[in-house]
Amino acid sequence: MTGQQKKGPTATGGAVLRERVTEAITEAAFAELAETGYARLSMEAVARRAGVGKAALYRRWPSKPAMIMDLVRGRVADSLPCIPATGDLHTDLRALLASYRSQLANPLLALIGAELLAESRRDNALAQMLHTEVAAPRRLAALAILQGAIDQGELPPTLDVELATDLLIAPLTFRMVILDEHCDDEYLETLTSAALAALKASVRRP
Amino acid sequence: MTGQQKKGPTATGGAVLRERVTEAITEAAFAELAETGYARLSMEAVARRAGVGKAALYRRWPSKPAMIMDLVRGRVADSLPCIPATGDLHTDLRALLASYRSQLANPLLALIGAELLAESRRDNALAQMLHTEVAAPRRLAALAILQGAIDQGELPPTLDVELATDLLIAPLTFRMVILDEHCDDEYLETLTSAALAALKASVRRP
Amino acid sequence: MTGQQKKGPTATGGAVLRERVTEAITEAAFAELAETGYARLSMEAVARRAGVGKAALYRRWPSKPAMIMDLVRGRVADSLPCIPATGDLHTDLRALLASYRSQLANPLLALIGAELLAESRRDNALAQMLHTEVAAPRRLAALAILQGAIDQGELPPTLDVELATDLLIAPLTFRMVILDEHCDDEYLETLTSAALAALKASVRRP
Amino acid sequence: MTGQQKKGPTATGGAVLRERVTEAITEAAFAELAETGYARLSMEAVARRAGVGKAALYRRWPSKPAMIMDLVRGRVADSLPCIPATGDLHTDLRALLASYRSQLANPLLALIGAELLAESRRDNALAQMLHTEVAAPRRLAALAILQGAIDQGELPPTLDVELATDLLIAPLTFRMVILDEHCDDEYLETLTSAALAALKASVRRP
DNA sequence: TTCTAATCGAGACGGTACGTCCCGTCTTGCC
DNA sequence: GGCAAGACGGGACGTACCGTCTCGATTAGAA
Repeated sequence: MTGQQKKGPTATGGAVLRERVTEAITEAAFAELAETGYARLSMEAVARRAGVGKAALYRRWPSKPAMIMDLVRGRVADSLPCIPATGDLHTDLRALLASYRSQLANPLLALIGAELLAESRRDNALAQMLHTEVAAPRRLAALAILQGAIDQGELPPTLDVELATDLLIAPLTFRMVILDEHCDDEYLETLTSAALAALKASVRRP
Repeated sequence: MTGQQKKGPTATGGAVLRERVTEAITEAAFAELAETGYARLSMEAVARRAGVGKAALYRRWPSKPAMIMDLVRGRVADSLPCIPATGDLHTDLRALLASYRSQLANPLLALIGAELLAESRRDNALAQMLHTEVAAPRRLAALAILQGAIDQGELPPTLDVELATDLLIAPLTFRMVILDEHCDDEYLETLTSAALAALKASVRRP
Repeated sequence: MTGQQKKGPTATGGAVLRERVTEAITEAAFAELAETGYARLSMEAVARRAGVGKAALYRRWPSKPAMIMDLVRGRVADSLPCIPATGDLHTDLRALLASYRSQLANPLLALIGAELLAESRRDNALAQMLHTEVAAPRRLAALAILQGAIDQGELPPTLDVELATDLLIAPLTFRMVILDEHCDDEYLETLTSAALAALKASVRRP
Repeated sequence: MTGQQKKGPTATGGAVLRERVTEAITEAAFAELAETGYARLSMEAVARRAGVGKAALYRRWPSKPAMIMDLVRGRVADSLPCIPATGDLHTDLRALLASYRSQLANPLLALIGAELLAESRRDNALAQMLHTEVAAPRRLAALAILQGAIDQGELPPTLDVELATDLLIAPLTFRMVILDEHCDDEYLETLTSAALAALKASVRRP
């Protein structure tokens, strides 16, 4: 919960958004998200499920998108960014891909993620949030590993790290998010090797 | 338009869905899709915009998903599958990626595509349609080129064509669909080279 | 059937409203009237029941009220006006009331009658029709008997025949139409006596 | 307003139907009744005219008949029952008839009344309501006067008060409701005299 | 402890859209 | 041309939620 709540004690008299209510709403909202999805989710249903008045929701967030955005931000922040570092490039990249896989395999987050992604094309605030809270930290992990390998001479300094990151991350993401198919360990192993071969053959900035 | 319309003359006189009305609805539906998106699209608004009664919509399709699915199927089928074949592997792959890029760059289809993709996780019929009508034919083009190269000895016969296809298509798709960023010609060129390097380094079936 | 049909053979080619169709519509319309009433009757349902296209109805009548009015006019005209004349005043009046009773006891006509009466307050054409086709001929029978009695000296020539007619007809009509109660023979007998007493006590024009 | 509203404060806070809204609906409903009649009245139009959501209507009444029934019941209950009692039989009966006349002369109630009467033949609940709320109280006034006259010896104890009531009320009602004609004071005076003559000539139970 | 003001549940409020039914008109192809 | 069939634009049905608002009742910090 990182949203816009007024929690601190106010000047006169006692009236603060109650923690228990916020928790009940959060739980109910994720349950509804899982069952009916973002597009069809109704504030009415969340309130009903939480045993709470609708006003309790609108007292905390100005709208449905704002609420969901805030809740998802909180939950995604929890899920680790995961930066392995054994020093061996192949091993580290494989571990990174495995970490991505485990996150993408969470059915609830995959479900909600796809809907938020679609929504983000019409909602710049949402797009911004998704970028800074979700995409950027994850991409950073890959960049860190690649940069480390360059520093140690394992990869050429002319490497286009952006494209290299795409080559690593994209096939896995594509397969799981767009094709909605599972990726087994062999796929991960082969993918790591292939990507590494491409990088070593030198993916250069033009 | 491939849906369930009863167009041909029936046995004993009778009535037939009128072409002009169907066209008006189609046009209005895409305009609404562009403006408000799939999730928020309302049948009422489509009918209003088309200058048509709601019943005219429900006479043609049983529901909103069915209508959109049918309309999108029709439009996507029009947009070419695009199979270049100069014989030169690098050139062909680049041309293929350029063709993909031009389709993904259509803002309306990108917009709708993302929403349909999200929706398809909760609607198997939609998922099936997207696979057979959209994904499969496009993937086929890539597979054809790769298989041709294998047959001519340019690529090893042990190549895992599925993974190879991912390596080719995924980075472009990932960048345009998920990151919503443009890919210039240089990106395409570098990507083609990198992917080709990876393939030649032999992506093998396990 | 006395309405506006074009029945006679027309000048060019053969196109005449077909008798069988008109009959089927008439039958279906009365069946619908009996089941659902005038207000809820739907042209669609009449056409369906008659096994006929809706256009066949609108080719014959311009609207639902016009159709029903025309059909009811035809049927009411059939039901006799009934003018008894034994010469004995008490007997004749009783017979007249019995005749009224039998008509009002027809459940279909009572049902439709009440609805048409209500409708007639908003539809002058209907009101006019009901007056000239239904009310006037029936009232005439009562007036004829009373006038005969005056001519023979049984009733004073100063009798207000309009009010006298009300005194006779109204209680029976009131009881059957408004209270929706049955009137047995004893009621009829007592009513005849009472009305006669009132008349003889001389109901005078002011 | 005697309907099913939940007005009193409920146990645990909550919401209550607001008086102002109910009033706006009532006013709009009678205006619509006057203009378009019961059969053609649409809930949508009432809501529109009242500046109110449709739900506000359905929150108060389950259906159109229930709403109209409730509103009419309320309004009719307001209109006085009117029991004159000077002690003089002729004067009292004339006053009673004048009171009836003034009520039947209300064009709105006459209009609605006819429609409800017609409808009541197909709706037992409505028929019951009309009987107990409208007919019975009015009939009671007449019965009271007649019984008083019997008790004081002005009318014979064998008088059939039911038939006697018909003789009094029916002609006036018949003329105003069925013939839709006005009754002037002279008609009332002559009617009172004639009915009284009939009663004194002794309308007996068989 | 008492005061007091914001939060609580509940749900009514004016709206919009749903998918269905019927209106009265129009269109098609057969007879 | 009449006919059966039924599509057409339109409008009302009764329901579900939207986001706002109005109630008493509850609750917890400040006095």
